[in-house]
Amino acid sequence: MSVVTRFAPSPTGFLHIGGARTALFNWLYARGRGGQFLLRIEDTDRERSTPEATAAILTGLTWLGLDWDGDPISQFENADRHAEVAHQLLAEGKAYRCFSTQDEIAAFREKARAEGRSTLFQSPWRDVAEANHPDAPSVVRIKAPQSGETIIRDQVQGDVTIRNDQLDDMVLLRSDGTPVYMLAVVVDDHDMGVTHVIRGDDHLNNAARQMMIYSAMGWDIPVWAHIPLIHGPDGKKLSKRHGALGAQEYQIMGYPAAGMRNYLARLGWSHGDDEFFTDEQALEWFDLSGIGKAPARFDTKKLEHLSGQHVASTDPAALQREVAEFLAASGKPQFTTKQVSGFEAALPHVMGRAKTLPELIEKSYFALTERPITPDEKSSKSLDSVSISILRELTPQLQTVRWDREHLEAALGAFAEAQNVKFGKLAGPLRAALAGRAVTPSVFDMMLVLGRDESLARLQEASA
RNA sequence: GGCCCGUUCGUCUAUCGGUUAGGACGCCAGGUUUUCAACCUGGAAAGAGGGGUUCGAUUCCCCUACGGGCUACCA
Repeated sequence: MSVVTRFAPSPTGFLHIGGARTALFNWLYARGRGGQFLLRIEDTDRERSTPEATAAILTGLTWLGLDWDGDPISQFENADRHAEVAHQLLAEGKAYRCFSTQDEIAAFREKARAEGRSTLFQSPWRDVAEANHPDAPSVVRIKAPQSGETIIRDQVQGDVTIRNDQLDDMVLLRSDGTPVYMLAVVVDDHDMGVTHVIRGDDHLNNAARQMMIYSAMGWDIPVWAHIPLIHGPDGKKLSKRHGALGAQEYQIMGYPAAGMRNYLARLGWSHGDDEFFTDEQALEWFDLSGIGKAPARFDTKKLEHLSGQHVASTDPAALQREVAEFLAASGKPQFTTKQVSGFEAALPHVMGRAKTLPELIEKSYFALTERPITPDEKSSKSLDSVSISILRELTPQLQTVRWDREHLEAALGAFAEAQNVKFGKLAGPLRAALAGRAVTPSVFDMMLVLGRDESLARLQEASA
């Protein structure tokens, strides 16, 4: 049996980090097994669903590299099919029309609570023959089993047993004939051929309710995997109004998608002691059995660490592309052709020392800027009159040095010795002259990337 | 209220009855160093509490506490 998973967000906002992880798990599971990963937009709530939100979710997934098969499916557009299923159940006597009003239901619950009984609504219409139906609006309810129990065989939570008397005759079709979410998911998942439902554990109890529909229709029940939600640093549930950021915002902060995938995968899932891994490894290793049962907290420090590891190990050409996307996403101007080649030359020397993309760019500044170099506040402090006179003395001596690392190191070392200072003393002014920044790669790397002419020109300018 | 789920260092986690409870991030100390980052060495740091079962429980069972979810003609 080929694996089919799906990610089914409701388009009421951006793709938040918890959703991104759910999508990632589904993607990893399907892709790692040569299966399909489908996308369904649960847009049946017409009030809250917006096309902007759908677009934001798609961009978020795209940034994360979570590609889906086929076109995204709109749940709303399947409403007729959902209703058709409800009517089939009605025709088969597995569902019934209920004419109870909202007021009657509320009264029932209130009374039940006062008497300490179960507040699950018991409709008086369950067994009333059609001939006795009034001419009034009705909902369609499923006939829930009244005894026995339902076992949710969950791959993450284990077997979860729910007594059937805890299940009520839930509504399938509203009085206006529109299907309810619980029906829609089941029908869609079935029609889409979904074999594995990997979703937040806020749906765990719902699985029992949904199983009523599966069995009433005689459909195969998918494999369940209810994963714990992500919590914020304070342990509270991560929600949109509680500091949850959208996937986009992590892109704008400059985390590489690979680092994000790595971190998110590791959050709540483990493969022994492996912390840093590639997509290939994740795809090979990911399994439902490695998912933990407790909610995890989001930890920016660890994300940063992993991000840095990926920046350091990503192929430079891919990093170039990612930086271009980062610039576009964060509304910054793209590199000029000249900057692209400067960046390319600088990349090997900076990718090992940056945790995020903006940091990578900042450290490449020396190769992105042009003369005249204007030192920033920090580096200008390295250019006092003493330093300037030293630079003035040094520059001519470099004219004749062979421009490779070995000779430059020797020359600068000798010069420092002659000046009776440590090389570290020299580095600050050199950095200021070459880059105009206090934080840069090694001065030798910069001189080599810049080349003799440019380097000397910058030194000359600074000492002028 | 009822039902369901969860609980190992600050954080993410390993452990699938017997371990000095391991790793990672972070933190602290030292080293290296040309700024930043990285790197090296060392360190502090955990089984929520209480009962069982067992020769032996972090691991299995029960209770309590705490956290979370569901209980809609929301999704």
